Amino acid sequence: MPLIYVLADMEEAGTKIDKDRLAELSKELGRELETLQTRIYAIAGETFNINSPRQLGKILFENLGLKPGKKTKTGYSTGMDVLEDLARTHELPREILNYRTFYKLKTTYVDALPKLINETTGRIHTSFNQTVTATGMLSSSEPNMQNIPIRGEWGTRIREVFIADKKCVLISADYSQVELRVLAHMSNDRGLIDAFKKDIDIHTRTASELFNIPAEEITPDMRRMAKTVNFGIIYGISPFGLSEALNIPPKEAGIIIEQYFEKHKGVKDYIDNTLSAARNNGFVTTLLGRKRPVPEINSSNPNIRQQTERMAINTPIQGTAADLIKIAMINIWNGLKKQRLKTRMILQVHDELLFEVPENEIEDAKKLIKCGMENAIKLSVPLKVDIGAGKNWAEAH
DNA sequence: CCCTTCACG
DNA sequence: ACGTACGTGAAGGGT
Repeated sequence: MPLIYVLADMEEAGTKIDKDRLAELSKELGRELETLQTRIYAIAGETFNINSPRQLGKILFENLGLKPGKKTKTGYSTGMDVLEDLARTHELPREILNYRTFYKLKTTYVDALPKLINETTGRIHTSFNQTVTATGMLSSSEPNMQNIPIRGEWGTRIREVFIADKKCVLISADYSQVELRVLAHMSNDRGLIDAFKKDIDIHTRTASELFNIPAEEITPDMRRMAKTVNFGIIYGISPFGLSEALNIPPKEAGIIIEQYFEKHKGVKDYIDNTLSAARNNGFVTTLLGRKRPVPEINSSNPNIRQQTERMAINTPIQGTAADLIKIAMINIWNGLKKQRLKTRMILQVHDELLFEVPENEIEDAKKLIKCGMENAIKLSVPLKVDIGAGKNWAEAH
């Protein structure tokens, strides 16, 4: 439980934010949304509540006669993957997706964050919750600082409003491929261990194995597919899940999975052993002994059973990565105290730590952080940390 | 208060 | 024949 002092300090420190810049972004998003709304009503031929999946479903599938891909319990699905498919045959779904992106950014982040600025400190103080998740990860609420946008132009623009205090910089340090490294260790898979020891690009290497061609000939698209496969392994892969993610037939996805396990017998054995242990014990454990009960592992309902099997495969990996960064946080927090540094840990985002660092401490802090993270636990493969500094969160990355 | 959707790792 | 990728939190709609 020594982590609790670290979390308390992080919450108390908070994060500085550029309120004026947020107000500008809000205006700009408001204008974008108005334009999109006008365009959407023109295409639809009528006005409606774009934020209502029900009303939108009526427009798309009844008025315009588009083919409903999937259904939900309550009606037509209008989720991202459905609209992405429809966008190939009609211009409305693309505009809806654009609208939703901007609406999300405006309401969930740009307009919500200023309301949570503490009047005394002028900063945002999230809550880090230690007793919420089933895997041992932290969660963050009011606001959730672990799902701040990062992708695309607007992700960058939003991260730029998280800034360092006067005479300080932000330092961001994140683990590279930590879950796959944990898998390499726990499965003792020769191929994975070899790749990480040699610091080879893991997705390119997987692509090379799956497509049976040299790494130099791997295209970005092949690498993207391999990356999806690697994530899939950690999630407890299934042909259906992979086929959905890659937009290919389940049969092909099944062949790819077989290919993977053919090249990674260690991973295959590890998964089999994890599942049989789960069936015998009724729980799974992380490397450090954290347990998660999986009472439904022997359920007679195949859906529930398979879902539990995916949990049982994922939890030891995700949970070990969570344990690992928690140890790093405690070590770094102790190190900062011992060295009498004013550097403050301010955020944890699962595999990333963010610090506010006085300019004269940058070199010392970098050394301490990188070292603390890379040596949190001794694994059979090295842990790798990427670290950067900047005046805002976007620059620090 | 549940459902759907979508932001992040 | 069925229906899923793992883990979170927040906003808005609709009952």
